[in-house]
Amino acid sequence: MKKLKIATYNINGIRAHLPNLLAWLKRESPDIVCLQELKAVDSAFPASELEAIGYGAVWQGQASWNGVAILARGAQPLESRRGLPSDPGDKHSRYLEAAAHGVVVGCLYLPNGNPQPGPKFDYKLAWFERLILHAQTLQASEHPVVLAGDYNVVPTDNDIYSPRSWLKDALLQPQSRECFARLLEQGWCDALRTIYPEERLYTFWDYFRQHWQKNSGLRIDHLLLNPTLSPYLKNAGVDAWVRNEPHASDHAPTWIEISSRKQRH
DNA sequence: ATGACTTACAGGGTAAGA
Repeated sequence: MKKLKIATYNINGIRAHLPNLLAWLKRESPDIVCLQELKAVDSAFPASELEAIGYGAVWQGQASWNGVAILARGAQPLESRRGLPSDPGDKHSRYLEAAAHGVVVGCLYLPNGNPQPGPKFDYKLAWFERLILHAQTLQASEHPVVLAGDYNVVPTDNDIYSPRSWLKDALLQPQSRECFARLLEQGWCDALRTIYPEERLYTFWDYFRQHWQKNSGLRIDHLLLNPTLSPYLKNAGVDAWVRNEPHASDHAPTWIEISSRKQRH
């Protein structure tokens, strides 16, 4: 295995937050990046700006909403899948898969699902089922696989500043949590919780009510590692400084560090 | 609290996010 920093970042509009993205890439130099919520059509993707600072990219855009991309430092990701299997009628740009630096990377933007109950929540759960189905194949792969993105699930009450005001939210529903738990039960390693079993770690702070200033956050961006990759997990974290920058996305980049040698956990 | 704050699209006000 090669030493790598792999990150996921919900950019909340890649054109609106391109300066934030470029500043973060220059400072932290992640080797692989999964982006969500591009909110841009394919032709508006800033491929040349990213190439100028050394990043190759594959992307799946969409007008106004959704949109995912995979970046690789000093390399061109080799796309292996666009969209999840088993629903060709789904037009949302929420899943992209590519190989880069010897790792298979699944980049996902799981539906938010609010308001619930309702059709949007039904869509969330249906999408989750398709993900679980596809993830089974990836989990069993002999290749190293990371499944990274905005899962729009707060896995436990230890992943939020206070569950009380979010009890009716789709991100905390038992059905959403049960899907995430079933995914983990396939044998995936939740990288941040493996490195930090108890600590409060957040990856999202909404724009309302001064939640960033009060550190009222949620952990909803996750990196799951298959058994081929997980022994090499060395470190993980959240680049929270990015959330503090002027005109920031409401998410912060969340990352793992892969070692060249197996680690003890 | 059918809220607050921010984005895209458009060129104002709505839909969507989480």
